[in-house]
This record gives sequence, structure tokens and C-alpha cells, in this order.
Amino acid sequence: MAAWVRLLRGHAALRRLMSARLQADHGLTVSEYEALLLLDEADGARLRGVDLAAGLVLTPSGVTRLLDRLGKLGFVRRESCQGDARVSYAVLLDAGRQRLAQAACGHVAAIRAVFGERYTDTELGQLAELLGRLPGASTGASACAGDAG
Amino acid sequence: MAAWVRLLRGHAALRRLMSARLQADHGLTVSEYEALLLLDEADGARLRGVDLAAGLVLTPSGVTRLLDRLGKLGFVRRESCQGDARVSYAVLLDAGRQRLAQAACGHVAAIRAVFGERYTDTELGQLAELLGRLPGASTGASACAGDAG
DNA sequence: GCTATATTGTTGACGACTCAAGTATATCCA
DNA sequence: TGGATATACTTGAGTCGTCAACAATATAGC
Repeated sequence: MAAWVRLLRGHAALRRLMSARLQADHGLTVSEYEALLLLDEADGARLRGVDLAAGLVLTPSGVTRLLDRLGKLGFVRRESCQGDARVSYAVLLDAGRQRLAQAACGHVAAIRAVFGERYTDTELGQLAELLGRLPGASTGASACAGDAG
Repeated sequence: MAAWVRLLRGHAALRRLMSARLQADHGLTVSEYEALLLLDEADGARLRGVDLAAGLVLTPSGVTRLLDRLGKLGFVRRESCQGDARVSYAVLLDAGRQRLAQAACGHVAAIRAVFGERYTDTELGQLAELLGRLPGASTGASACAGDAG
């Protein structure tokens, strides 16, 4: 029970922290940043909506809305898929890649700071391993590969 | 980095799960449940708004809105504080306590199930301890004392 | 005592997400 | 081959929470 409550509180506090920084410095929400990151790591810098949904743990409509925003910002383009007319790819554009690059440095540093001052490297590994067993935490698009946030 | 991303994903997935159950079975959001729980554990079943904000990791306005909802449901009453006219207490009413009691059993069982099938008792203790070091995760109103969720 | 600052709470406007419902396409199988 | 089911996505309406601005009260310092 303690673990669940602390997961809730810790997530809320940390997300507020990261969100404020990211928004103030780069005009991005956490979800937008994460989406850009997943796209950047993806093969051909493109992902189906459904895969983004799984990777980000959002509903399909949440992804539609997120991509609308990133589209308006000029960070992402929609592209239809020949071979399956149902899917609409999200493709990372240069502007998106650039914004991601700008944001990544400070964002990653902030994350490292928060965790670094609370855990040893061993503990951080333990924590990551334990959290990785939660549903959604290990979904497809390996969100840790690039090690960028 | 992995820890942060997995915290995000794990939280999203777990919260969606718990939220769906709680909403379907008892018409409560996770925040509403947690608020009732904190009130129930509090001295005199009452808490200042600012303390709820700290305990739940919400903003003051978030708490105002949360208490508006709980008020309309008849679960909570507002009460002014003699001695400090700024504060407005939230007081748990019987209906609120009853709803909490109804919800607690299934909710706690669901949480135990999700965690129990993924971690040993030792690991669960580790996880809780590690998460407890995060900001917000250890705030005031000891959210683990009652061990109810 | 009285002003400057801090604390507590509320409100309006808005953002990000969800759900339910709907459209369009693909796949399965009798 | 063709009808039932599953998959991918979008849309309208609604919810939960935020921020910025504000009002009211309390506290501290001179």
C-alpha cells in the first residue's frame, strides 16, 4: 500500500517539477517531450498512432490530440500508410528534432539531479528494475534505449 | 533516466487501472478516495485545505475544486476555523466515511493484487522505501499509517 | 500601533486528457 | 465471396487539474 501511495505522490511532485521547467524553458509538456523522444528513437523517425499510444500509455484520442498540438507547432507531420489505409503515421520533422535536442540537455540534467541527490547508482538501478515490472512501464518502444529521458 | 520514464509509464498504467475500478464500483476518482482517506486518518477527521494540498500533492485551487465535488456528494463539509479566519477546514461526514469504507476493501485488494503478483514482500518494501525518498512522497499526513490505500 | 510581507483560500480561463460514439479499413472464416 | 469481427483513428462533450489574479486574514519588524 505504501508503495502505491508513494508512487502517486512522488509522480505528482516530480512531474510538476519537470513540467514547470520544460514548459518555461522550451514550451513543451512532458508528454510532448516524450512523444518527440519516442519518434526520434523510432525507425525512420515515424510511428503509428497506436504505437505511440502504447509507448506513452495514452488513449488513442489522447494521441490524436497530442499529435494535433505537435503538428501545429510544426514538429510532426501526419502521413498515411500505403498498405494499411487505417493508420496514420506521425513523422518527426527537423523542427521537432531540433526542439527535442534543445530541450534534452537541460531536461536530462534536471532528472539526473533529482534522482542523483536521492539515490546511489545501485539504488537507481534497483528502482528502475522494480518500476520496470509495472504494467505499461516496459512497453514496446524501449523508452530507455537512447538514454535521453 | 530509465527510472523516470518507468515511473511515468507505470504511474499512468496503474492509475488508469485503479481509476477505472474505483469509478465503476464506487463513483470515486483516485484523488477523491485519497482525500477521504487522509481525512479519515486525520485528527478529528478534519484537515485544512493547505494540508490536504501538501498531502495529496495538489495545488490550492485543485483542493478547492476537489472539496467542492466531495461537498456536493455530501461526503465532506467545510468549516471555518476560529482563531484563524483564513482557513477553512474540510470535515469528513458519515456519508463520506461510509463510502470510503465501501470502497476501501476492493480498492486495497486490487492494489495488493497488482503489486503482489509482481514483487516479493521484500521487494515491495524496497520499492516503497525508495519511492519514499522522492519529493512529495513522504509529506506530512503519513499516508501509510492506516495502511488502507 | 502600523505598515510590509506571508499565508490561506477562491475564482475565471484554459489545457490535457478521457469516454462514448462513430467512420473507415482490414482480417477471419464459413 | 461476403458478412462478422477486429483494428486504427477521429470527434464532441465532459472532467480534473493548472495558472494567474485576487481577496482576506495573519504575522513580523520598526
